Amino acid sequence: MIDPKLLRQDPQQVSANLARRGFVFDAERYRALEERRRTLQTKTQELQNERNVRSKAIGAAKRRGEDVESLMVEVARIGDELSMTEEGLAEIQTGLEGIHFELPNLLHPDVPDGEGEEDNPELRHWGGIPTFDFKPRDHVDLGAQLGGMDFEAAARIAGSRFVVLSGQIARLHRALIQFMIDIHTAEHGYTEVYVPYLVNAAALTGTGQLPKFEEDLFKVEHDPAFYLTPTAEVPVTNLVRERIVDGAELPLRFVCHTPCFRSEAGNYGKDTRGMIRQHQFEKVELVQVVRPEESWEALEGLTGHAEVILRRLGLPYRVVALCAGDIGFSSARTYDLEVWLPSQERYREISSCSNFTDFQARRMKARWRNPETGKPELVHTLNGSGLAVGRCLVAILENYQQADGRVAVPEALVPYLGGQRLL
RNA sequence: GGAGAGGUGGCUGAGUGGUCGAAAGCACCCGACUUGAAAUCGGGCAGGGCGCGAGCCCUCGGGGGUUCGAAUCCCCCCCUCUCCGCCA
Repeated sequence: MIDPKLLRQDPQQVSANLARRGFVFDAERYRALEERRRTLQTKTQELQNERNVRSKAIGAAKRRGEDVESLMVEVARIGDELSMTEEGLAEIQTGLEGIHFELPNLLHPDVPDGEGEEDNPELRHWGGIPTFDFKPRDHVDLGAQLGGMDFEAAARIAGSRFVVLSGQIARLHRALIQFMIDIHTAEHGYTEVYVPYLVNAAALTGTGQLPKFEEDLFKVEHDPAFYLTPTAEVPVTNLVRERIVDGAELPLRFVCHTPCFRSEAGNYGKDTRGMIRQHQFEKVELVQVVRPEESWEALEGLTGHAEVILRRLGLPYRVVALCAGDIGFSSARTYDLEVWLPSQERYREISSCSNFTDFQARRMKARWRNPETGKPELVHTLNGSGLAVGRCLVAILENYQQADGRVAVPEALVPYLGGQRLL
């Protein structure tokens, strides 16, 4: 949520910033609504004050044993008028609230212009693109030859966009999770957390998936509604929801492995082959809760933490800055890590690292007590994949494949596979 | 699933129709005492909105209702805890 104060004071500035995303915010209409709210609120508060003062007078008069009949009639009249203005005020406030929850975050000035993925500038890259003296296969073919990657079985059990892994592929998949968590806890100062995979609407509203993006989620039949978590960002970031964190506790750093569930509505026909885009996938997520003045530095740090995984695995990747038209709803600035996939001869997203500034914190009422002011102030939240496990598995299979279709195990993972060096 | 108890400020916890946005304690901040600290004493200290300000309004899990007036009474919902049943 954008600071309502800023929206009131300078809706034009907000409008100009959001326009870079291609988002249309009608500042004039907002100003008019806000004006009406202010009038109604002032009127309502005057009446409330009137009622409160007179009701107190009734209490006082009663204690003195005086007759209060005429006083009570008068206050009753105020009550009628009050309920009318209160109704009008509630209506307009609901309207304003709806607008507030559907406005995306303000962009950091350094976010590059652009409309889509193709406009994201590369910031840096690492690792040499592998060359093969044979035609590299994609992970589906490699999986089929090695055994242990069965899309047909998954389709029978669930449907399309699922996979069944078994044997050494399943073990490699699990090893990746352990490996990532171990590095982030031992070397990067993250605390491992285990969280619910079903989350409520309030949590999703806090991080920004609701109310606008319900169609991307799987909703479970339950009252009140549960949703399958689309990313650990939701349960983990909401750890600070409606809390006032002691300043000494910051920064908070959490690493969390969860399955993620996405409906992929609107992505029919996109990445239909293989494990790239699934309804269910595993991810190791990094979440940070920091003091506001530290969040930009934290974004660089967090991105670096995710990069370490790719480097240790020897996977070539690049870092791009998401442009204004491609950046997510809640984010002020995002770096994507893209790993090289030989079969596609291009880089594919494997991690997305964002600073949400106070946008999620305001929605969640997540605050910290600033010792300098003694007051609760909004924290800043960040997250990034560290990494998407399924896509990481794909990248390893494809980048480490040999002419005979077997796959070498990245050195860093050998201990996690009981010393095995070749799949 | 059944029965019961409870949700109040950063925390613990009192408050059961009217000077209660709320006792007390803890935590925290300021000051005094002290070489320094601890202890002790004095003072401050919920969140949000509006206003230049004095100040006003809202909020005691959420929503509705009764009333001139609700933390307090009534209804619905959510959550937590205890016991029983069932169960990974």
